[in-house]
Amino acid sequence: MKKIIGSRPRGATLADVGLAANVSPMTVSKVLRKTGRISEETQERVLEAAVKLGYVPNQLAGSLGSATSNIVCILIPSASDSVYSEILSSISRTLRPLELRTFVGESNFDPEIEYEQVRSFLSIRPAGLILSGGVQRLAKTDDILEKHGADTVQIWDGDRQTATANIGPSHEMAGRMMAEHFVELGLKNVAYIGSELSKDLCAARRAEAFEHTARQHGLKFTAITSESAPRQAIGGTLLTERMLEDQSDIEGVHYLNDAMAIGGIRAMYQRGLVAADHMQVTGFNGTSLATSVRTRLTTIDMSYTHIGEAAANAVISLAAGQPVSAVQVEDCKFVQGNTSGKRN
Amino acid sequence: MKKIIGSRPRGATLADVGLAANVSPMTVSKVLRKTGRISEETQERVLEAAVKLGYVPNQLAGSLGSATSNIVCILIPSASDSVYSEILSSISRTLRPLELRTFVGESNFDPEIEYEQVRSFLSIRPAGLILSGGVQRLAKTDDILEKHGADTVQIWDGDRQTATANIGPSHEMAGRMMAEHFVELGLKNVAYIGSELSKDLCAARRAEAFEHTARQHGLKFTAITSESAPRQAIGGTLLTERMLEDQSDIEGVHYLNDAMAIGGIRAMYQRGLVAADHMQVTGFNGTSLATSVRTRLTTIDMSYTHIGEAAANAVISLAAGQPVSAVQVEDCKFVQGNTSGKRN
DNA sequence: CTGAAAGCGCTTACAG
DNA sequence: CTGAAAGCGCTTACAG
Repeated sequence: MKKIIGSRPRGATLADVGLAANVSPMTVSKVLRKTGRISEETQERVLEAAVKLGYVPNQLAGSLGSATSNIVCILIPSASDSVYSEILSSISRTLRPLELRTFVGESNFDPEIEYEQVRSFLSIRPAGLILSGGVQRLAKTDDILEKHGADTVQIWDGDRQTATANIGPSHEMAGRMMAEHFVELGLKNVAYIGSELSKDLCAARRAEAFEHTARQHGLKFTAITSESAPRQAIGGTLLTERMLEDQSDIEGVHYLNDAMAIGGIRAMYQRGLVAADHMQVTGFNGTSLATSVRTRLTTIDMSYTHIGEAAANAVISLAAGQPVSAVQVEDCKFVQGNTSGKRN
Repeated sequence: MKKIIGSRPRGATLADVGLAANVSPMTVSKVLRKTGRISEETQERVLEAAVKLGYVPNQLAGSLGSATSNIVCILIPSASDSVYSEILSSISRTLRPLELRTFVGESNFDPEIEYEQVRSFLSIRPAGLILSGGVQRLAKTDDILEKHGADTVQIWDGDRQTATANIGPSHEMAGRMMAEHFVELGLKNVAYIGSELSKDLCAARRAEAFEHTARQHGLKFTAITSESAPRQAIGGTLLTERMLEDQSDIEGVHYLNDAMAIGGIRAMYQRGLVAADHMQVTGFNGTSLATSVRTRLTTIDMSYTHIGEAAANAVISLAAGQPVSAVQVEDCKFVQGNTSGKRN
């Protein structure tokens, strides 16, 4: 039924443009999509009318009619985490020239929100779906994905295959690298500090590999973790203070991420410079270079741009029905800073 | 025409669920949307069938049919800038309980990309539209917005009315505050360092107000700006090095943002500690607390959460046809750190 | 309490 | 080179 109240201007339709250009809607459609042969003269008339009316095709109708869409949906755990926002930017940049748009959602590491977001995504029948790995996934999420025959690309977790294509670093290797670094420095007593490991499976895997490797080499290991401390500098400060109170002989600490490491170093300085100067500190993410004054954190870095491009390309391949490799492991780069190794 | 090739499972439709539950599609629609009276018994049967088939309503069709959508589109200049990603998170959080989803785009401060993104947004006939202020807007962008009768909410620029509702801090006041801070400290010779001011009108307005106020009080003023230096720490380092080479008697520098200020301080330390200890440094954004070790930047902070909530609420009001205030100026908070004021 | 009809604005597959 | 017909999967507004 027609709605009678013309409350707000609703945007011109194909029919409106056709009327203005004195052709059928079908012809307008063809001109605008550059399909079929239409005379120069008609084309000009149509284009002119479209511009004059500010015509913007209704993609809701377009996608429904053609059963295809140009939207790629992306779900990340946290929009305020620079890791994900950099990957995101890279994905959008790669997709833009192909006229593919991105639709971004945030799960806050909550499996129930992830499920709702996935439903939301499926409800607009997207051209592609990118999720983040290393989070708890509900069975009903997998179920609904399968029933819709949706191929998914997963970023961040390069250790497991949990989607059609997985792209990310090996977190196991990252954790191992940091433990080996401490071993090489001759440390005997090390700690790991992190938060919300039960939600972030990738971070948990790094922590495990770090612990495992450290113990394997006979080092003493302590974990100071919390399920509620913020994964920002302030959380690192709090947990480090707790550690410094309880343990006096720890020589090196590996943190969940760079922000927490910076916060940890701050706590060490506040308890007398001795702590920070004698303690070996490492982070993860490689964002530290951009943020501190005299501290250059020893950390692990990788190319977020590259991860984003790989994810975008996987989506494009899948949409074209081409095969993709199941797991693409991204390189991790060890970055030697001035917070470790200068031990004397 | 029906497409014959059943290439991939396409997701169940209302009709499929109706078939499985032995009712008409219409009845399924009513049960799922909880409208109209349907017997308990029928409801159960329908719900069961919907779950079994993994039914997810096709919103493309739904929105087309009802001429309403539950998507709010948001355009920000940069996804990797924490200011915008924090506002974004806050908007999503406020909208989620109302079943409104967010669709995010990035313009990179490019007016042409802004135009394309706005077109993209309009093509899905969103329930609301949030843009960012303080960027150059093309006439055709305003034109198309008007022709679609789209009300827009604008974040970040609290000095101008350029949309139905504007929400943000007064950048003019922020710039003035920082100049007054230097005046109170008794400085005679100050500088401003920033980048890409021609694209970022809000930053330009802060710079202008800073310069104007400084000169008004008889201070000597120098601007060291670039249109290409990154707005990150590295850019601050580069421009500060340039300044230190050319000018030897500058006593205080106000930076475009905190990241550049941190980078600037790094440059000062590298040229001999003298510079950093004797130089007054201020930033803008209030993100510094989270990122540095011993440096607590003097800066200006505000509640990004609050800006996000206000923007979300404005969208909700507009969608409900309720009036909104044209300009909502957000409070700026002066944060005294240890990079200024300890002058001796 | 339930459903058949008409329409949303496009597209696909034809016909002229 | 141009267009009339049928359909995409929903919803609105009625009728029973």
